[in-house]
Amino acid sequence: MAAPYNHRALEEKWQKIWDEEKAFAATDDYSKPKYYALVEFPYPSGQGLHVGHPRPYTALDIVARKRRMQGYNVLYPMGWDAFGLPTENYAIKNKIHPKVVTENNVKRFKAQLHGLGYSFDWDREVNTTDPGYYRWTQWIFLKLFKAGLAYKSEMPINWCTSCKVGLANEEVVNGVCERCGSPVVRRVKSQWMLKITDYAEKLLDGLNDVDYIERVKVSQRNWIGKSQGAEVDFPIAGKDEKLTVYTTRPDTLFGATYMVVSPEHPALDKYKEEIGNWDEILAYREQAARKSDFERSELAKEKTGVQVDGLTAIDPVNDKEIPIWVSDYVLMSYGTGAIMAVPAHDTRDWEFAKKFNLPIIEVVAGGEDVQKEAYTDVATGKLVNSGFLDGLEVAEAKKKIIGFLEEKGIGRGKTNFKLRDWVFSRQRYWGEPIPIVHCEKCGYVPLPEDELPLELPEVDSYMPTDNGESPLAAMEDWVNTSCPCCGGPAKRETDTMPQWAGSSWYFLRYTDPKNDKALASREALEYWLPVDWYNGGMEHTTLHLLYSRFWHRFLYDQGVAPTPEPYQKRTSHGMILGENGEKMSKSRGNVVNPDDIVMDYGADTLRTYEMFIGAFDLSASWSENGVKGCRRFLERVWKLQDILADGDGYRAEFETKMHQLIKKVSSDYENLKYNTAIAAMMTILNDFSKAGSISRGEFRTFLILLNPVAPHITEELWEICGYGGRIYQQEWPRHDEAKTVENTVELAVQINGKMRATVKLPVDAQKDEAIAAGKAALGDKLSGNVIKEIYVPGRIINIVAK
RNA sequence: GCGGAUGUGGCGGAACUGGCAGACGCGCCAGACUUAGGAUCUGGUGGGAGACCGUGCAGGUUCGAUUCCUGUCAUCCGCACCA
Repeated sequence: MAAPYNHRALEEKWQKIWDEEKAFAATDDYSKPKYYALVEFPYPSGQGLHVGHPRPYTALDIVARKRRMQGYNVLYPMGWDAFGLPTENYAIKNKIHPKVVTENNVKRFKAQLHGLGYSFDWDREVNTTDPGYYRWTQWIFLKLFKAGLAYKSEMPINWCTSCKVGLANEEVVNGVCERCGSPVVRRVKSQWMLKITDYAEKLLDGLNDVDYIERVKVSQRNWIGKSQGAEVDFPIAGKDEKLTVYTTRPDTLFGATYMVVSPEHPALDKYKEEIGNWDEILAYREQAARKSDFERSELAKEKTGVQVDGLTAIDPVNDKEIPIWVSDYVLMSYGTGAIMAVPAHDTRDWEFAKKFNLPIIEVVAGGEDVQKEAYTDVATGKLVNSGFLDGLEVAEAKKKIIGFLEEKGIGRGKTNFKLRDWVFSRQRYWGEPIPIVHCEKCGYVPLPEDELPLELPEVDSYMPTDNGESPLAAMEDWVNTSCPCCGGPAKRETDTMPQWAGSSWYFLRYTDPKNDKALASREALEYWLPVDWYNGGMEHTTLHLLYSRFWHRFLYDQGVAPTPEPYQKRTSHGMILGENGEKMSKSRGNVVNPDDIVMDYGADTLRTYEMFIGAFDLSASWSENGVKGCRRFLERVWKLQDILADGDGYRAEFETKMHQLIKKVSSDYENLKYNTAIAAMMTILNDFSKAGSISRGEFRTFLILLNPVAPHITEELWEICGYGGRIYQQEWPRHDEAKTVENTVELAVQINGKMRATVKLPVDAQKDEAIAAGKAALGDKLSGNVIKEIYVPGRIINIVAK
């Protein structure tokens, strides 16, 4: 009888051995085929590991382990995305240096991850807060600056009232701070910005060449938000000035019955002397500015606006004079901040026109009464009331009108993007210092590269200030410096970089993490890039994933990165919810601590359970009973050693099943179908139990297949059974396709599509034989005239009778 | 509103290019072994007494539909006045 399955002793034992043997180190042997598997490195929070973390880590650990056994040189690294607000806030509250807080948290995270038996190459661990690391983050920033892609701009930013920090658009969710949930207001501040908009087209096109799950691509495309249309110049009546609008429907130009400019539009200020109701407009502008973006869209149902007295515009295609309105449904930040309103064919314009009683003129026929509803379909409909466009389809009309506008010089085809530039400044201490010096004479001057890293100074207080300055601003010794350009007095930039900086290139550093001459050697980058498989959360689709693609593409253009795209394949995992189906949170009291599971059931059980819990890409509810079920499975695997039979091969009755199993498990591991792979192993385990024995050859294969999911127990059983060497060094089993099919199959026999009997037949049975056998099996269940006989070999026999 | 996804037993979930719906696990029921079992093992388990009925709902295509098509409802997740 086997000794009891003592998961604690055994898991500790193997983790130690793997460490000593450096079992999972990626080698620098560039002649071998490589495989780069990547999971998002965690933010080492004070809470420690969450049961959500192991899901993606285990999934790619399975892939990494399998690939190693298939002969690949595998890079599966881990590190720490350790700059960030929670650490800084904790440091402030507890008066501990954020560096110390980070060290402690990293220590804890690492111990927890280690205890789960992941095959990370710990020699390549990176930490974004390490000066040896952020030196290169700063270096990339300087490259961006020199390429004109980093600039400082006075602009309204999203200001979190609680964190006292500027946020990127992506970090504002429903008008509140993504992190702390406090209201976000607009504040004008001078900010470092990155010109991600210059890369909009490239980031969009690049999606065509990568293997990302569809919803990630769709989200990125929507976020980039490319639209094609035209700019049209509307002269202001009696002035030598034009209002330029952007429209995706230049074909409806004849239907414009008024114009709308956003409240902040500069033309208003320019002509304020002539605007009869300037006071009213000013009041409206103030009211709009007070509203947060959130309120603005919340109140979207009810349109508001003010007509501009004393200014009108001329529709350039028909010389009609139309009124100009101000409304906050037109945004200064998109297009030109002014639109032509075609209420007949745009829902928002229609609502506005109805409210303020403005005329609605149909120019595309095909819908219902445009007085009752806007007709916005672009696929069907012919132009009417539109002069030379009459009778054309929408698509043709667009082409023709753009040609006309360009010919007359009153408009032009134009592409727009929703994507905004990236607000790159944070008024915080715990981030990478921006390596720029401001000199009265020379302006913003980059630090020379050989002065990097520009290290964070020791400060007494990390408290943010109410005036919006970083805590670094109070460090006079540090702030006051000399200009690298003219040598005169200058001041350092005191804002730091956002957390997204360090994570925008970390996958490059893993390839050569100790290099102090470059962010990584050219050889290492060329060998390892692109990342073959990157898994991470959906929540990072428009943040980290887009930002890192941008940096990578930029580095590619600079000749630093070897490939235009960083990640060949991107998948996303679903969330792990609490037992009650709600998101795990302290306040809901449904948090499960992975340490407890590892302690009580073992790392292998936790790994198996998280993979078995359900479809990888969907969210799943935790179930303690499910955990027990997986533990029971491993217990039964453990007991197989008691019924081990001689024989290095597969016995006749198991031969087909073994080949099917190898095939299924191998492909399921590649296709995110871990749950069915485990189910298949459970099934064959039941078969072995029932048979009362398992041959040494069968067990050998079974253990290797299970190893990526449950590495400790399989390694132990491998040793107990004396197969020799370590299981992690074995070659991945191969299946023989010919042996995956039985030579006889049980076929369902149907009458009129309904299952009535089954029959055993050779797989290659001919139709006559099959039909005859099927009829025999049906016996007297078959009555009436047979109209049709269907036989799909290996699948079904169907007799159609009346 | 736009975009994406998901609806299958008591529960989590399977089902290849249309071919025996409910694999596997949980739970439950019965039995065995036990002083005992919340341990382990064995058997059963969609509904219905039955012919039959069953994959959100209503149609359609097909010899045959969880799978394809049309419409519709519900839930979840993004984005949200982007002209």
